[in-house]
Amino acid sequence: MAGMLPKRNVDTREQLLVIAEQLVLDKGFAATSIDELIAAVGITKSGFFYHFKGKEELAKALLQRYIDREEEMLNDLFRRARELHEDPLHGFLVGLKMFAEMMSDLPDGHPGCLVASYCYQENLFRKDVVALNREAVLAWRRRFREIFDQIAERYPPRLDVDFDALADMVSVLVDGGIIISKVVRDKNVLPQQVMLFREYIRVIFLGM
Amino acid sequence: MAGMLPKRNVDTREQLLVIAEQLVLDKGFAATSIDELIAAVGITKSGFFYHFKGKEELAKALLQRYIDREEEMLNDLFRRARELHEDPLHGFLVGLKMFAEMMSDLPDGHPGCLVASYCYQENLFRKDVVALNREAVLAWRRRFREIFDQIAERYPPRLDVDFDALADMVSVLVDGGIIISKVVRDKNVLPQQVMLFREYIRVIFLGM
DNA sequence: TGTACATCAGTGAACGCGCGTTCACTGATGTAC
DNA sequence: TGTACATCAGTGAACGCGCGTTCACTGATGTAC
Repeated sequence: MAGMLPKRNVDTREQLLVIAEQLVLDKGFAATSIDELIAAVGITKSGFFYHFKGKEELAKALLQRYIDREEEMLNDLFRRARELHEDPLHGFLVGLKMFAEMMSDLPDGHPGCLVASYCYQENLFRKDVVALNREAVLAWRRRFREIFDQIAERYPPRLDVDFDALADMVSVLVDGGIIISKVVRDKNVLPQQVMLFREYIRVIFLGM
Repeated sequence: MAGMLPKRNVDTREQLLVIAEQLVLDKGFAATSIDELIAAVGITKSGFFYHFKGKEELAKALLQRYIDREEEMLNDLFRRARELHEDPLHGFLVGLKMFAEMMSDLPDGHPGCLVASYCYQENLFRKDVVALNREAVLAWRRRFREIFDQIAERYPPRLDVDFDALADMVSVLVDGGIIISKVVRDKNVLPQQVMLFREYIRVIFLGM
C-alpha cells in the first residue's frame, strides 16, 4: 500500500525521548541508565548509540524538546485567550485561568519541569546545555514582560512593581508550584498558585 | 591543657555532611560519589561507613539537618522581627524584608534547597526520606497559615484568598526563586520575589 | 598508680556489579543507471 | 526490469572503570577496679 509509514518507523528516537524524560523527572539524569531506557523501548544498547552520540547528546535533545513543547503550549494558550478578548489585560487574565485549568486537568498533576531538574544537577552538563536552560528562562521573562508592557499602556499600574520581576514570577510560581505539588502530593497546589498570581495581576492593574 | 577538644575531633561526620550537601546541590544525590566525598574530607572509604550505615543514611541525615537548620533560621528571623513590632502584620512584613536582605547578602546567592533537589530525584529515596520531605513542606504551610490567621484577626483581608494557598506561596516563591536565580545566575531574583510577595501581603491586609 | 577491657574513629584490601562506550557486522529498504 | 551500491536502523560481544559495600584489623583514648 502506498502512503504507509517507512516500515515500523514509529520513531524509536522519539520513544527514547519520551521514556527518558519520564525517568529523568523521577530520578534525575545521572541515575537514569541507558540500560533501563532501552529495556523500556525494546532495543539494544547499540541501538541507543545509533540515535545519540552519547548520554550528553540525549541530555541536550531532551531539554531542547521540552523547551520547544512548553513554548508551543504557551503560544497556543495565550493566542486562544487573546482571540476571546481584544483587551490585553483581560486576555492575559483569561490565559492564566486557562493555564490553571489545564494544570488542574492533568490526572496526576504536572509531571515536572526539566529546567528545574537540570538546575539541581547542573554540574553534570556541558556549558551549552546549561546555556540552553538559561536562555529558556530568559525567553519566558521577555515574553511576559512584553505582555505587561502592553497591558500598562491601557492600564497604568496601581502598584510600583518591577515588570521583569513580575515576569519572572510566572516562572518562579510554575517551577515552585510543581515542586510543592509533587512533594505534598496535591496536584491542586500549582493551579492555586496560578490563580493567586492572577489575582495579584488584577489588583496591580485594576485596583481592588 | 584541660578543656581541649577530644583530640582532633573536629567532627568528621559534620564535615562529611557539609561537603555532601554542597555536592548534592550541585550535581544531585546519585552523581555524588562516596569517593569524592571522602577525598574532600580526607578520610578513607571505611571511615565513611563508620559514620553512616550506607548512602541512604547519608541522604536522610543530610535532609534532616537541612530541615532543622532552615526551621531554626526562620524561628530566629521572625522572632527578631516580632520583637521590633508587636503588631503581627507589620512584624511579618519586617520579617519578609529581613529575609529578602539576608538572601541578598549571600555572596553567591542561595546555594539551593535540598527539598527541591530531592523532589526531582524522589525515586532514589526510601519512603521515610520522601515522607520527611513532605512533612517539612507541610510544617511551613502550618507555620505561615498561623501567622495569617493572627494577622486576619486585626486586619480583615480585603481580598478573598485561601490562607493555606497563601502560606504555600512562601515555599513556592522560595523554591522557585532559588531555581530561577540559579539558572539565570542572578542572585537578586529570589529577594525580588520575596519583596513582590511582601507587597501582595500588604495589599491583601491593608488595601492599596 | 597500675592493669584490663571497652569504645571510638578510623585503615586497607578486596568484592562484584552496573555503567557508558566502542567496534565490527547485518539485513532491509532506497536510489542510479 | 535488473543489477550495484548506499543508507538506515539497528545487533552482539566485549571493554574497563568506578561505584557502594563488606570484612578483618588497629591504634589511641576512656573507664572500672
